[in-house]
Amino acid sequence: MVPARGHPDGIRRGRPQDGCTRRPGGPEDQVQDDQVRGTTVSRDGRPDAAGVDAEQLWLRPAEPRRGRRPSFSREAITGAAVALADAEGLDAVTMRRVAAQVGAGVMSLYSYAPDKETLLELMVDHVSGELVIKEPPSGDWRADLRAVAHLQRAHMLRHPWLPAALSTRRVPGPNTLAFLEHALAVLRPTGLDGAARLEVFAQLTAFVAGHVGHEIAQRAAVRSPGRVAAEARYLAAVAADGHHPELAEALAAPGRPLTPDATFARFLGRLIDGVGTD
Amino acid sequence: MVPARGHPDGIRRGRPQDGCTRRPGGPEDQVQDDQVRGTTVSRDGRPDAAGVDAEQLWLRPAEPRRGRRPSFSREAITGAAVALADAEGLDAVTMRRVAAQVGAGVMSLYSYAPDKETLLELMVDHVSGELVIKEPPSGDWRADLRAVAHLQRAHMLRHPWLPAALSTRRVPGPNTLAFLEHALAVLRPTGLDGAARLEVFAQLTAFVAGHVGHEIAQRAAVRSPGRVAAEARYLAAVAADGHHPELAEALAAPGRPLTPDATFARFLGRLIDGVGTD
DNA sequence: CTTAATTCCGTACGGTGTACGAGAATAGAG
DNA sequence: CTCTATTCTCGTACACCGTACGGAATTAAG
Repeated sequence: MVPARGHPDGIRRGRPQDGCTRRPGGPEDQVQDDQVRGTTVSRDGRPDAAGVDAEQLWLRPAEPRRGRRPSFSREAITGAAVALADAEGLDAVTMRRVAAQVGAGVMSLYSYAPDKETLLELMVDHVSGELVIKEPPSGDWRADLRAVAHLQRAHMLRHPWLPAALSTRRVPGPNTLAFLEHALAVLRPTGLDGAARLEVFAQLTAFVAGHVGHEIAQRAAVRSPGRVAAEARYLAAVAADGHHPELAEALAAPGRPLTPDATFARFLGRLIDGVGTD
Repeated sequence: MVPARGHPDGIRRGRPQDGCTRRPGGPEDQVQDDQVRGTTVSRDGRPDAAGVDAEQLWLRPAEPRRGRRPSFSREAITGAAVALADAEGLDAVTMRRVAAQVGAGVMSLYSYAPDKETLLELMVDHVSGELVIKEPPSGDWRADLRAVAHLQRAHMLRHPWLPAALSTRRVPGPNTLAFLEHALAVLRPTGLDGAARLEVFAQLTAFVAGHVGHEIAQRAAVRSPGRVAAEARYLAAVAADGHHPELAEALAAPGRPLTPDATFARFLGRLIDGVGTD
């Protein structure tokens, strides 16, 4: 498995001495202290360091068989958070509301996830469990890859908060890894090596997330017709000022509908065609 | 120009009756009341309505020649916000910190932008002024488009908060529109119609933003070697469990460096190749 | 002058994530 | 059994957020 020295867990075990017994001056007090709070790269680019410790998150041992028995579970908490996000958006996922949903005190959540960032990570992998693969790759990797992308798109449309949640770096959980495994297998016939296949999958996921994110924003915008009309009037005014001939022409186009599905398929096709030409 | 009835401005003109003189029952009291606060689609997908009124934001008249003379300016405030974001990330851009930077009271900012969302919009267009175009499109649209994308990438690397700020729907300001104008001109030789060219540009921008976002996260992660090592150990453990042969192979790859520049160029090439094959 | 418009901004409110630490529950050691 | 170590539970508190409110200052128009 993995080394797993001491109690690898970022949660909150014990109180007086936190977790692994260590005294100031003992051996192995090296640079990799790791006790420093990892300042998360919340969503902007600047603050250094990465968000979540993968080992301590996903390779959590089930050993601790002493002390009070847990009243809740990661599963329940994560599920409640996902339900909230599905129903009211990512902003509705606050520690207080999640706690209320599961009937816990707010601070009890911190026994199951060290911070909200981690809870988001858990949510992402939780819903990734829905990405079930029915059958192994056929030989037609283009068709298979298209299917993978469409599966991802449907998944993200079902959980509209996913694109935003994926926009920060995430460490793949077990469900995500299972899907990744399938995608890598799909890409095998391309002849690309492993690293390149990983790259392609990451790029494809980013592409789908970006596309669906815009798709959702567009869909949401339609529901406030006033703003849309104002934007249209603004763009029309700009196009009429004489300094933006290209925009004017683009806006004056005949106006075929440009359905989201067709647009997605078109750009997906472009990307996949590009993968072939290496 | 544009109709511009009354005082189209979302800021905070006047106090007793807010802005445009209107009585309850006068003519044109239709559905487009627009007085409803447009619930913003902050960054998750669910809450309806769109964020900012384009007309009231960018077509602002400079008319109001009564009342106290402004002590600050949109330009100064936006510039301070950009400086903060460049130096400390998007999270550092709080109304309080921006106000302190320009030497204003916090609430004074709301005379220049109706809310923080709008300030972000202003920031995005502000930095887009750096996207200067040196020369008109050559005839080689592929090379020109590649240049556009590389310009955007450099721009986003210079302002690492841009990908995150662009992840929500934005309405293009004057600087953004100037750059868009160039991009549309570049795409003219493709033979695509105006709407399709718009589509291609939007997709290209989304692609670059997504790529640079990951690039920045990666770069930031390197600065906390402990987490990176933990993630590597985690992935190695998963690869060793026997259930992820594809991942195992990908991780065992010879390990050419995969520099960000090369990866970007490679995927950009794929996307552009795809544009040609319509 | 008065009056209306506009900016400036201190105060306050409801919200956030989470540090702290007291108390309750459980398991093993004596 | 008691004692102690460990773990979970969660009320309280704090710093910070965006921004509504409304009074005071400033300026122009009538």
